[in-house]
Amino acid sequence: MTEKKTKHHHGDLRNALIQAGIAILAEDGIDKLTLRRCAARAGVSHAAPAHHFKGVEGLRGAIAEEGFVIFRGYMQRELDKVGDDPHRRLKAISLGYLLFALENPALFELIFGISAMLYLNEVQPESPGASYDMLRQCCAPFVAEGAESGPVEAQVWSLIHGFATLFLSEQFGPVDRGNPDLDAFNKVITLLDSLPLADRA
Amino acid sequence: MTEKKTKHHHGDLRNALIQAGIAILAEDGIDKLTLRRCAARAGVSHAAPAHHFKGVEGLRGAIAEEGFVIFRGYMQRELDKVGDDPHRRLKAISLGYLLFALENPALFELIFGISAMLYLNEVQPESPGASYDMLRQCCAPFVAEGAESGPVEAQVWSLIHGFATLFLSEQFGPVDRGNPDLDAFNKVITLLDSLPLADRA
DNA sequence: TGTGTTAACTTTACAGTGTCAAGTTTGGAC
DNA sequence: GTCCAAACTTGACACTGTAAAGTTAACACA
Repeated sequence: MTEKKTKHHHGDLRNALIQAGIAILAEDGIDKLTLRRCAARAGVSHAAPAHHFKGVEGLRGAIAEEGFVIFRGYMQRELDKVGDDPHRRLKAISLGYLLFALENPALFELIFGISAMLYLNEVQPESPGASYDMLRQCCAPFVAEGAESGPVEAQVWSLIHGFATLFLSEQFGPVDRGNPDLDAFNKVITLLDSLPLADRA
Repeated sequence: MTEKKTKHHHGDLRNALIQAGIAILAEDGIDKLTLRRCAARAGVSHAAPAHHFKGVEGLRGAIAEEGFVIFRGYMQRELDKVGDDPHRRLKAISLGYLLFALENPALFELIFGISAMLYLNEVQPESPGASYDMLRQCCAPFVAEGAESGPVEAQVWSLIHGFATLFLSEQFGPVDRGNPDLDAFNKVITLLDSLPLADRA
């Protein structure tokens, strides 16, 4: 308790609301994420969040920003397990991407929901950039000197994002999110084996 | 007006509500799709839809069902433009997939929203199956005799679904949905060129 | 130490949402 | 012609976001 910021009233309400939101997402799902519930969980009145976020979109944006940090953690953890082989790194970051989606489905939906990009672009061009940079680095070995990197990145991102989305929504069959069968993932990801390494000077 | 089904009161309220919902999606976006707005647009009281759909999820499911019909139309239209070459057919169905997303973004989001699969599975195991069958047929030439078809289908579907989702949410840059630049699509889809044709008996 | 100022927060209020429980109307079977 | 059940309306309630007005408390300044 000594670490209490002893700010004006609450201390650190903005962060408390974000953490409340993340907990609500994990426990109750995305459509239970409301301003009033976050406020109640943080122990303040229902109108308090308005002083820290611009409406409910602002709150969602702030939660998404925090979500990207967690997201990057998943990818980094898998990257740390493998060496320098470019194809293995590609698979590792993809696995991290998938595991994040499986273990944080509501947060994944919040972050990558189609309408989500509206507030993301406004609120924070920072964090998604950092996530994208991780992907970019993993794709770099497959981009020829002087060539544009966009197509390879789009191929890799499309494949893993599409698979994660469809797998999570059980389009490929029932999923035990606690102990997922990664057989389908391993087979799909072989498509990236056909990506040729660029010979670099 | 003579074609009025002269059912009990309204005539064909269920269908009118679905059409109202599709119009609202196109005009106002997905978060304006509410029971009360659909009811108002169809000219009935706010509680009337309850007699045709099980809550708002039921309405969304019914609209999704209709959306899949439109979706299949887009894919079929592109397939009709090409011949028998398997790789070209794969690109054609993918283009139809993308064009549907671009021209019906809210409907696409409704259909493929991550939480969407809940009511889809309950309400109608029919239409999505029909859509999936189209994909399956396009993938068949790449599946060896006796081999399982799942992996190839998952690769193709993941790639195009991921690309459509990310492209639509402008992750690859600004998009003019009326006149989209399909350059990125054409480059990403080349990844499918590496799919080997199965030599069939 | 006392006094303002202002940001943080609360209270109150209102429109919109889904959903339930009653009513009312009407098409059609008998 | 009567009656019934389905279709639809009306009214109510809890919940949502948001705005306006009121209250509290931290801090600067005298």
